[in-house]
Amino acid sequence: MGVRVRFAPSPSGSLHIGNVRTALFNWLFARKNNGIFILRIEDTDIERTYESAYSGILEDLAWLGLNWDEGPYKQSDRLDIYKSYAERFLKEGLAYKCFCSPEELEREREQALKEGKPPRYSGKCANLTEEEISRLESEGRSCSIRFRIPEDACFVVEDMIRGKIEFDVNAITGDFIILRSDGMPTYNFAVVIDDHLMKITHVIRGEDHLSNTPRQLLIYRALEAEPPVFAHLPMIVGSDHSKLSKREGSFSVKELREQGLLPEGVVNYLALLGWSPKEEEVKTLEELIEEFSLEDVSPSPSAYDPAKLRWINRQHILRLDGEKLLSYARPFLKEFENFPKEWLIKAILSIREYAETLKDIPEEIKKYYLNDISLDDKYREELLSGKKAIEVFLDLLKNAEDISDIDSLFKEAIKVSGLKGRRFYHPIRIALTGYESGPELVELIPILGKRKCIERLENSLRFLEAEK
RNA sequence: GCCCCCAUCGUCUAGAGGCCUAGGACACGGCCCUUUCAAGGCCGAGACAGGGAUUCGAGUUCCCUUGGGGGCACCA
Repeated sequence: MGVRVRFAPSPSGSLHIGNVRTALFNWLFARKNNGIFILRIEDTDIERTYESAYSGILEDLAWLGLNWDEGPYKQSDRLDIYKSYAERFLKEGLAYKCFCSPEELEREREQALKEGKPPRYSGKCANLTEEEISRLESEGRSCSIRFRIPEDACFVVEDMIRGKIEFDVNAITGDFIILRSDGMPTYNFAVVIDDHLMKITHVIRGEDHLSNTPRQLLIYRALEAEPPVFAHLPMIVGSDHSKLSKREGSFSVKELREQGLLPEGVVNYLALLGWSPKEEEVKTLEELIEEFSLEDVSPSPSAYDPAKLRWINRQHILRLDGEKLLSYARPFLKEFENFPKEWLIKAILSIREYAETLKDIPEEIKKYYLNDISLDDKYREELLSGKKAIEVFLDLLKNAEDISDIDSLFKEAIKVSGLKGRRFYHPIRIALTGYESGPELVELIPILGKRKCIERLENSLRFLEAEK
């Protein structure tokens, strides 16, 4: 049968970088194997579900280019299904009604923890008689449904990334709840029912789910279903190997987007966390699909490195064509709305190598082309030594019909002024931009425009006359 | 407390017993190039957590220690 995988986030906030990596690896695995990528929203915890998070997830995935083939399914639309399975388990004696109150359970749990014992359910309600059950029910006591853990349970998970993992019976907290008293299924139950019904072949998820697996295996057995292949991805941790903290930068897709990261950059960087290509690291989604393999994912946790993310991002900025780059940069170019598209593209291309993120683009454009320049006193000497160059070039520029051929204007100016090389170009650059570095002058001048160039050159001469 | 996972340069990683005096990338330092530069080129510094065992031979296999992480819910 063909590969079927799913990405199953809970809508409790914006997609986190760890979730995105999980989504990406599922997606890559599906695409690589001509499989189906399913999106399922696990919204069975009403208190933690936010409608805005739901649409946010869809937007984030779309932005990243991770398109899904089926879904989005919402677990909240499937409550009848879970309920009917829970009832079936009840009938088959695989589960039982539990009348313990949450408060009661919490007390027992804390007590056990305090005594250094594993906090497992006592099994108080495991063997209630019919009479006891109907008495409790007639009292109006609400109940949850617990899964009965068989004595002979054995837990072996064959993980694609970690190999064989054996679990102790202690890994199980005792009989666990599958249906809450409000009729909502719990995670461990709902995932298995859904994965089973949706014919999921490979469950690719974060390592934090590893210890849930034995419990889920038990449900598969109760269902008499073959479990899928598991692959537990390593966690993403902070740069000091601690938990990813909010302070360390931006961890939601939304924040990354707002910071001017390209979807190509984010996806490329994330693919490199836990997996690595043979040679070139900078890759497009297509290239990633080509080379990706789940078996090669490393089992050890990886640290999030914002510096490398930015470097990768820059590589993608360098690779895009002007048109595309402009469309990506648009949200950051609000102040440039009325500028002609052609000019913007030229300006962007001239400064792109200074931009690690899209956010840098407007900064750089303003820096070279828009802001009033104020010449720093530290350049006085250099400007003075190149005064001749500035004068000559200014003169030529004024008389030039066409400024598209800056090179020959330069050649002429070099001949006339007697200055050359750095001694010629550097003063002109400073006069024109106020900085020692920036885009190539031959590119910069036509973008700046003749009028503005003249203005700035004259301004620099005035600067020299003033004071001294 | 119990269970599980992980362990190569600062970071991401290559490495599936001899190819390793451990390779690459980011970051870092230096040099070169260049009409500027944050670009490019070259060079450099920088790691197999510790201890046993197996083996002719261990970064690579096994065990222990240590360290890090995850889980033990009517959260997912």
